[in-house]
Parts: sequence; structure tokens; C-alpha cells
Amino acid sequence: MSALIMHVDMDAFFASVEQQANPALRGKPVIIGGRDNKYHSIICAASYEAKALGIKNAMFSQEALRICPQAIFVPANTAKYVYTSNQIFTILKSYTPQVEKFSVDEFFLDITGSVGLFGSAENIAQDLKRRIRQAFGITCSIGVAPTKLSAKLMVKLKKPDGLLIVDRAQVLEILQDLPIEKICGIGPRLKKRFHQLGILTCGQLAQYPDDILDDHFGVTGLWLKAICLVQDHSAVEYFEEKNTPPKSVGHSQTLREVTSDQPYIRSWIYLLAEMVAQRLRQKGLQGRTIYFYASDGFEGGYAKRKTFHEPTYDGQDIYQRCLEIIRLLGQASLTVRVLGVSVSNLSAADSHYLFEEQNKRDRVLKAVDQINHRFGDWTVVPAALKAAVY
DNA sequence: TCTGGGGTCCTAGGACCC
DNA sequence: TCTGGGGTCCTAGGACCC
Repeated sequence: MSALIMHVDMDAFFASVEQQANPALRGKPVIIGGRDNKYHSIICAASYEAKALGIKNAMFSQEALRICPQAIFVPANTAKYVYTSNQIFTILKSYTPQVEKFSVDEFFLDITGSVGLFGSAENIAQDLKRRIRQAFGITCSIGVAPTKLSAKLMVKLKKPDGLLIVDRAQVLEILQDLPIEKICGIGPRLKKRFHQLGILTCGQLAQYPDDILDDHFGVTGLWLKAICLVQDHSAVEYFEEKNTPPKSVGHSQTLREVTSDQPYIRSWIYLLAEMVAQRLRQKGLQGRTIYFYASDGFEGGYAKRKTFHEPTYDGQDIYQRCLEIIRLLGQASLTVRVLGVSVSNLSAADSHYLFEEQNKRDRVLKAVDQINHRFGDWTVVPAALKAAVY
């Protein structure tokens, strides 16, 4: 008997959690994200009511407001979503110990050994949907198939509040004419390269000769073909609510328009560096690798990362390191629309510095954090930031 | 389809050790 | 001292996901 893998995907998770927490939001178009016009920011998520009115994921908040002026904006509350996600995880564990948290709102379950206890995959799925709806007022979509990725794909076809249970033959039939980019793992670049080989559908990829795929894409090509043949038998990983520390912390910002104003660009880089540093300190982390990214929005852009000897959680350090990376890029003058700063190679922050000088700076940073925490972000900012913030 | 802001993961190549 | 194959670790770059 082949495996039974279940994929569970919450519908409009963030917005649903907020609607459950606040009855006044139910049945209304809700947008998660800032409404501010200080920077032009993007929305984080939207309820189905908002989506029905034309709100799309990752829209600029001003654009969303224009399309849907009656929308209710709610600031994102990540802690709340993670908490609910962990509660859902606990419910899922009552059907099988083999539950994998794929993201905050997506899970895989291996229910191959559970159907004996619970009757059938259909029973488990219906029961689960009912319990999650009762406990959290949230609907979810469920797919059951012989492999993880085919289960995930089935969910994609059935959102929201969907349920699709299929065997291998049915998956193969659905895959036959499905565009390859629907596969989790094929983005715009790979899609283009597959199209150049005349591969447009999963059915075509499933038929393609191994050696040519290997030549063009290496193991990735063979793995993607296995997915299209429903032979990607990667196991559902057990994991407890793991609290793995982040591997990188970063911020990026799209400016209102392309600019070559170097002082303005530098103050944005400084602001991003400070924002990243502040979050590192909140998490008690420091990092050695600085990643800097800039793009004019048309011609790709410059991206470079560099690993430094000393870890840091100091915004000024991060800023200086960004400037060094820019020098390495050989760009005397930047023309940018998008800027990004990210720190990786993280370790637990160690505040015992050898040098008193650093200790002093350390205390200043902590004091600034405390003031900002108490009076709101950016009460105290380095003078160079004023141009960008105000 | 891209938008875009937060990330992760994979891989090639260099450095180093035995 | 040179040679070199095999292995591991690290870095940088790129692709992709939600």
C-alpha cells in the first residue's frame, strides 16, 4: 500500500486569527499590515472578504486603500499567529506523531498508520477541519496524496476550505496538463529554462529523458521529474514545536522612486542597518556576515555579501560594513529603487567585551533600545537618519 | 504575472588537513 | 620537499518560498 500524506493549509491565516480574536472584524474586509504613508509599505495578508474586493497579497497599502477604502487595517501580531499555530500543531499530533511544521500556517502529516485507528483519510480530514473550526474559527484546506509535494499541490487546487483525497493515478492525471510552475520548487527562472526545452507541463517533464535533465539541471532536474511522477518519497519529518533560532535577520525597502541622491541613499542604508541591529539585539543575536543589496528596479542589481571576522549587533558597524561592500562592488555612485541589508552567520550575543570602549557603546545601544521600547520606535535615532525618517 | 519584504536552502569553489 | 587524492568546512552567489 502506498503512503498517505496529508497537507493542511490554513485559509488566510493571519486575517482569520484576527477575525476570531475580534468579532467586529468578522465578515469584513480585513487587511493585515500598516496603513501608514510615512514609507510606502506593503500589506502582509488579507481576509477572503478583502480578496473578493480585489486585494492581492503583497500589494502596497496605499494601493489597497484606494481599491478598498472600507478595509479595516490591523497591525501584524506575529506572536499571536505563532501561538495559534502551535495550538493547531497540538491538535494535529492527536492523529499521528508524524507531523511536520512546514511554515506557520502549513503542516504535513503522515497518516499511513493512522487510518486503521480513525477509519479513513476522509474521516481524519473532516474531523480535523471541524476541530480547527470549532477551536479557532478558522477554515483550512486539506489534500491527501501519496507524497508530500503532490498533497501540497492538491491543496493549491482546492483553496479555500477544500478537501481533496487522491491516489497516485489521479494525481498523475491532474499533473498531465498542469503548468510546471505550479510545482513547489519551480520559480520564474526555472520555468523559463524548462520552457526553452519545450517542457510546459508536469506531464511533459515526467516523460523527459533523465540524461538531458541531468545535463541541464543536475540533481534538481531529476528531483523535479520525480515529483511529476509522484515518486518523491521524502519522509514527513517529525518535529516538536521547534524553536530554531533564525539564520538571518534583514530588512529591505523599496523607495518611492529611483534615485541617485547619494546622501539620501546612505541615510536609508543607515536606517536599515539600525533596524536590523535593533532586531538582532531584541533576539540576543549577533552576526558576522553582512549582505547588501541594491537594485534600480530594472536591470537586476548589485548584491554582495561579506563575512567579517568580528560579529556585531551595532547598527553603525553594520552600516560601515555595508559601505565597505559598496566599495568592493566598485560602484562610486548608486542608482537605486530597492535597498536591502541583512545579517547572517548568527550566534548568541556576547556582551562581555574586552575593551571598555565597546562596553560603553553597548550601554548606549541598550539605553536607546529601552527608550524606543517605552516611547515607540524611532524616538531616539542617529542624526544621520533624520533625513530618511522624517 | 509581478508587485515586495521576510526568509531558507542548494551548490560551486577555495582553503585546509591527513 | 613535493605530489596528490579524499574529505570537511566555510564563503559567496543564486534560486525559490510564503
